[in-house]
Amino acid sequence: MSETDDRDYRATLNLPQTEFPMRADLPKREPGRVAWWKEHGTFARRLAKNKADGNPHWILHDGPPYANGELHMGHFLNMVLKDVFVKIALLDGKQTPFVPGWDMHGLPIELETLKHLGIKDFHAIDPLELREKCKERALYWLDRQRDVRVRMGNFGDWDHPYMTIAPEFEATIVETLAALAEKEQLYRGLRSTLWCIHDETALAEAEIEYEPKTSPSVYVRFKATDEQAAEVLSHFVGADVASTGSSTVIPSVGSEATGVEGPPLSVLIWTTTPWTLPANVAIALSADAEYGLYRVGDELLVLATVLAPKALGDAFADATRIGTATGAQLDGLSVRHPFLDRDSLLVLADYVELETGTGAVHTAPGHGADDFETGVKYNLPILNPVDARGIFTQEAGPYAGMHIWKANKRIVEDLQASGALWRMHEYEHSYPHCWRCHNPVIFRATAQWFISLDMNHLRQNALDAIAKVAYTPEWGQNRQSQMIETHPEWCVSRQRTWGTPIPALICQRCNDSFLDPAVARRAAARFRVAGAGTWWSDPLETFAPADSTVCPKCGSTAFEREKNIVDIWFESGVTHFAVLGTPDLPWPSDLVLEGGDQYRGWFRSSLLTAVAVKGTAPYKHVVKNGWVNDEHGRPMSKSKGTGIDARDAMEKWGADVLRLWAASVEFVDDVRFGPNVVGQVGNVYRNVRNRIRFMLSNLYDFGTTDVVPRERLEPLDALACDVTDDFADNVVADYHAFGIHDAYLRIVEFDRSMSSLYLDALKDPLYSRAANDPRRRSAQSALFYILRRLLAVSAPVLSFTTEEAWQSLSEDLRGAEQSVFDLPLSVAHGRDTAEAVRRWDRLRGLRGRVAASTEPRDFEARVALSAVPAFAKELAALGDGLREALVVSAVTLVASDAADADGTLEIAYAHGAKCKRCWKYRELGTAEAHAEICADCASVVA
RNA sequence: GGGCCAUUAGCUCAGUUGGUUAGAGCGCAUGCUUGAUAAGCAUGAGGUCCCUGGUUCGAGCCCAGGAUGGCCCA
Repeated sequence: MSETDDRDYRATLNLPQTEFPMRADLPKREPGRVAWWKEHGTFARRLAKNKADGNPHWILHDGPPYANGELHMGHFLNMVLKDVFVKIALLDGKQTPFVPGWDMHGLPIELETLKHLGIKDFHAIDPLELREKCKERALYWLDRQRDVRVRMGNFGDWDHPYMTIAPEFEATIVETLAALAEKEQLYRGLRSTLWCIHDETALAEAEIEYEPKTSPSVYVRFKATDEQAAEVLSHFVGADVASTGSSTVIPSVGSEATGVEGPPLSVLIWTTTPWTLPANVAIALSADAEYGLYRVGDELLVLATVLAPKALGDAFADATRIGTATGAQLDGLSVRHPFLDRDSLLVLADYVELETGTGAVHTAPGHGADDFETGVKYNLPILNPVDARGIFTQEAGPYAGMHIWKANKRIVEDLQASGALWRMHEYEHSYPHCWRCHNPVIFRATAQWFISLDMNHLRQNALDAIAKVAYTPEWGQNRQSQMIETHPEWCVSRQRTWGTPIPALICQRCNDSFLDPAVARRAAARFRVAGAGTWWSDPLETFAPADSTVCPKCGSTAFEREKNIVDIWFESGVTHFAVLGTPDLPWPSDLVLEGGDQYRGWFRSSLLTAVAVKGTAPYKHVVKNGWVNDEHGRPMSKSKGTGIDARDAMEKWGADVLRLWAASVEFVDDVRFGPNVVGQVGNVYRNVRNRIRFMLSNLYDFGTTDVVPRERLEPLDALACDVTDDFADNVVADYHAFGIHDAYLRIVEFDRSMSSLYLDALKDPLYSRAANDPRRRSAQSALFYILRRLLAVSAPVLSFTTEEAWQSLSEDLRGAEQSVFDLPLSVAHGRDTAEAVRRWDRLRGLRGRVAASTEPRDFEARVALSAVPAFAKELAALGDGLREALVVSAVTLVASDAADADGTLEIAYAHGAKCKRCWKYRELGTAEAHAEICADCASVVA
């Protein structure tokens, strides 16, 4: 019985065992885990526990994605981040129900539905039928998107999402309108609004995209009559008509030919929208700018002097400036419209810029926001000669019946023929387009419903509310304020079908529209029961019972209902009212988290409705996440085919690797995503996974009865636990500061430090000691503790992997904590972990120096270590743990004042020979029966 | 064109109130290990901190201008 080969001794070791696979196979396994969470009600159970514990609420209110199209990686980042924060709060013991929601009304879905149905004109289908079809489509997209969100591993009340098309939600929308009407925050007014002539609807600012467009750039003469010319001339300093020296009589042009003597005088304007000329009523000048009176050939032209060289072009060389005047001096004068029988007034406006054009700005109050303001200021007629489809009305004179884009060309030709055109060329510029149909939009004066930003100090109140909200990043607060400061009056009405009706009535006698709060409240009550479609289908008496409503203007009691619907930004702006404000979901929310575009979108619309109705912000903290660009930092675009679908990405890489990616980038800034970036994160994932696997694999024979209390752990194990506490505390602190990326770095670093120092050192005691040796049980107790805390703090990010690992432990070890989401995030321990970390780092430094030795290396070596007394004492306290940590066969330690601060090392070959079983260098054969192994091993084998 | 933001190793990122030789992880190269093995350990290479000026004894950090990219607008 002398010969014993290695293989036999190998069988006597406690080598690691686990079912937890090295290969993650995430795309294949994750769907099963999603089903498992659902089946076990993991989220709901923990919520119930947190509630039973009487812990506080922490509500993240979901900004609704639009229920149209597939979710991309930008959605993934945002939605997973929300989930990470919800899970942090959940593990922290908070009551943190998450109610996801969808934005489901609106033009994009209506258009997609029409396309799906193959219908080109929305007038061709009955509104109620179209609404049914839109609802089907919206629900279809909700289902698809919900599947993807659930697949991400996100926790939430997926069976009861909020939907803007739900009857209760529609009721909330209308109730909010009623509340705004009661507070006189809502009014109906004529406004020059952005209008899409293709979709035949007013558009909100947020529904506009700027795209390049080529327009005719035209310079047009607005000629003065004799009398007007004399008046204009009298305001120019230095102008002397007699000295112009011209004797040529230029025949007058235009409809108001006067056959004047002397040179004709015109104000030269510039425009890129000739079709708006029929609505021209004024020419705006800059009050302070200098205007010149130029003699060019046989005529006189008025324009800003700084722009004259550019505007006059070749003719500038021969032009003579014979007088100047400021804009202010010309205020109130008139010239003639180039082809209609009326005057155009010279007015002042501060938006007149002197970069392009002539400094004399064609002003059509019906076709421009600035123009409209000027029109109101000067009490000018608001002409609107264009109908909803972009066809000129009778008001446009000779162009009646013509489409505006066609009229552009025709008007230029006519101007040319009449001599009013000075110059024309093609001009490419960035022009507003409809975000959905991508056709150029126009400004058009129409009657719309508005929320006033300045009535009742709403704008100022909103700014005050912002000051009380926390923003991440901090500059978001300033940005949000700017978005309120520059917010124009909010047009909330739309002329489409798929939406919530604005329950306004039109008086049949005086034709005035009004929104009676009582009518709105009745509508809300009805919608809550039977949906908003009842506005169209129910008899009017349902909303305005006979004699209960009178026209505020004329007292009539005969009405029709208005057919406008509400802007979907208003709908998403009331999600906080619809979802929050219950005992389980208090208002306001603790956090909202969306992309940076929402400062202008949902953050703003939510804020305004909340401040208007309740006086304060609907959230306490606003966090913005960055944009997801491709690997080169360029925007991902669906149309260019560079966009990556969230579902596809999860099928390829798995949700957990992508979740780790979300943590690996600084989400507040713009981030990059692509195969190379994911590949890198995949490597990190593999490392983390393997180290978790190693810990699991050494707990296969460990149970609750084997647990060694913290106070009785071996010193090295206790140190590792202290370091783990420090690590976990810091991760939690990072989480609380929204530092997901900081937490990620910390986890990766901890993982590496644990692995290279501690886990490596533990192999020998774990493998070679007897299974129930106290040293081994101590190590296992520490491993279990470390694993448990590592899994808990990693679970918000690596939800799938941590749960998989937790489930790989015995039921005995898991105990009452069935799921990793039953674990506590923080553990109160009251230890000075900072000191432990310093000791750990010093030990790690020593280990590094020893490990760098190649001859001898590892167990071949023995170490003679001399350290200054304090350090020596610290190391001596580790007992044999010091030798274990250095992974050598023997260590001698002496205290010496002469030693280096970080210890003086002497590494030599160890005495004895390599034990065939434990590989350490020892005296062999002390046990009779086992010649090739050491005494310790012999005692185990025996 | 305007506002806001970003720019540090091949990649993802740290760099405290300006203060020695700018750090980590991943990747890469090399060596070891083969009892975590499609794993583990160690060593190493790799940086004009976007550029140009300025302030300062001293600047990755502060100031000004510019470049590139992104978001939101016009």
